[in-house]
Amino acid sequence: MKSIKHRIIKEEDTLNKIAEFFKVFGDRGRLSILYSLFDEPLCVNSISEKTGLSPSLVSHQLRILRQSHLVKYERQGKHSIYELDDEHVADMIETAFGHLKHRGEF
Amino acid sequence: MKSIKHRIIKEEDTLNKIAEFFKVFGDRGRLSILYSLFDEPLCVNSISEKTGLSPSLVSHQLRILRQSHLVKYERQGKHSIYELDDEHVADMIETAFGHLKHRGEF
DNA sequence: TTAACATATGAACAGACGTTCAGATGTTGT
DNA sequence: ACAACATCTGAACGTCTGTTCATATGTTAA
Repeated sequence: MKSIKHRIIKEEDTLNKIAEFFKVFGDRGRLSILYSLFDEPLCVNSISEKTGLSPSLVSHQLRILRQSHLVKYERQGKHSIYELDDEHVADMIETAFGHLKHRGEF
Repeated sequence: MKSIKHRIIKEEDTLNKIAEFFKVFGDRGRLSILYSLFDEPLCVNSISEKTGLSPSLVSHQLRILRQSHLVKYERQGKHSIYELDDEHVADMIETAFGHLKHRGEF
């Protein structure tokens, strides 16, 4: 904790980067897209059906998630197969969920 | 992980609550206010000086942080002394920092 | 090549959000 | 009571952001 704080102070814009990181998770649509990828990679249409979001919107948000390194994808014929970039993504969501649950939010 | 997903699905608006939770952290100003409280409780003016944000803005953001149960406060004379609500708050920020650091962001 | 499907992209709009300003409320000391 | 300080609040403004629509790009099959 103390060491982390030290490093945060070092970089001028570290807080900015952390805030940007949180911001990506701070949208219901993006969060449900990430959540839809928890147990299996999916194409854009499948994500759209699973989340109820329009294909266009899903594509837009996936671009943001890509640029934030939260998802990665692979072209397979007509489809783009997306999956969570690494285990940290689910970690973040589970951590937040754990804290909300711990405070009796659910 | 699987059990958590199960519980998320149970509540219709669970993803909304998690998104709202993330959203609060997703602002540079609020994040620096929280960060300023990492090692000691502070009054509004001290937070303002430490973060470089105007007292008015600090007060506005503190209200949001209060409503999100991220900070608690206590009146002491003319001053309102704020502190982090519990250790989960620092946990969240440190978790995010750890993930960004792990991916070589800093 | 075409047609049909899947995905991506840009423009445009509406609503949300951060910030500032002015003023209100609360507290202490005189 | 008053003045001075600390904090809070509401309105107003500009900017950012999520969403939709139309269209473009890419891929497969005929």
